[in-house]
Amino acid sequence: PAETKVDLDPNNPASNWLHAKSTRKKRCPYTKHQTLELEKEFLFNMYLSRDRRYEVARLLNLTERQVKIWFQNRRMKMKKCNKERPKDI
Amino acid sequence: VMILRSRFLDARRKRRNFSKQATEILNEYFYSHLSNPYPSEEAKEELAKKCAITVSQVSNWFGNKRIRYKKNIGKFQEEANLYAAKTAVTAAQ
DNA sequence: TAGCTATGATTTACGACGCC
DNA sequence: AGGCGTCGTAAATCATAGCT
Repeated sequence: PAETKVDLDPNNPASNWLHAKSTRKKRCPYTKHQTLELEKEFLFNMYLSRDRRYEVARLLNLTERQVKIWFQNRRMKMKKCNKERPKDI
Repeated sequence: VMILRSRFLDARRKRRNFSKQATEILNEYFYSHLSNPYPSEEAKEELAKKCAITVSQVSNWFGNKRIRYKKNIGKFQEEANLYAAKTAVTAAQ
């Protein structure tokens, strides 16, 4: 959990629980092309080298940070899928 | 194999709303922990078992509930009162 | 049954913390 | 210190179930 500013709920005392920082970038869905290329790269290798990350970011017009985080999220997704489907088909 | 695969994938794709009892259980937990509605991993497992859903589904439910509650507290006021009253009665036994 | 909205799931983006 | 790892989550968005 993160810790942030005071809530702007004037009338409800019940929710003191926190929020994203105001500096957080708004979520911006990637295009079909971007997602497809990222998936292809992930299929090739689940972990990206520094050089490869730079290339992928350049090719897809994403930042290196976005690519890094996409791979982190993708690995978590894979882990979740594997856990919920122990029996392989 | 392909048939099993597609059947399995279809089953995942076809979302079903949770049962009334499951929603009841989740809401009871949520409103009785309104000051900190973040169940531990153990609590999630217990809720999952009681609701006959997965732990991931419990996590999804709380994630959605927290954000939707926060976004419009007024809309949930009636529901909040309902569960507050219910747990008060339970506690009074 | 056509819309509409509620609801469950998935997708970006971080904060917290860990290990080199 | 600094960078990349996981884990849990916020918030937006997607998909569609299920009312009216």
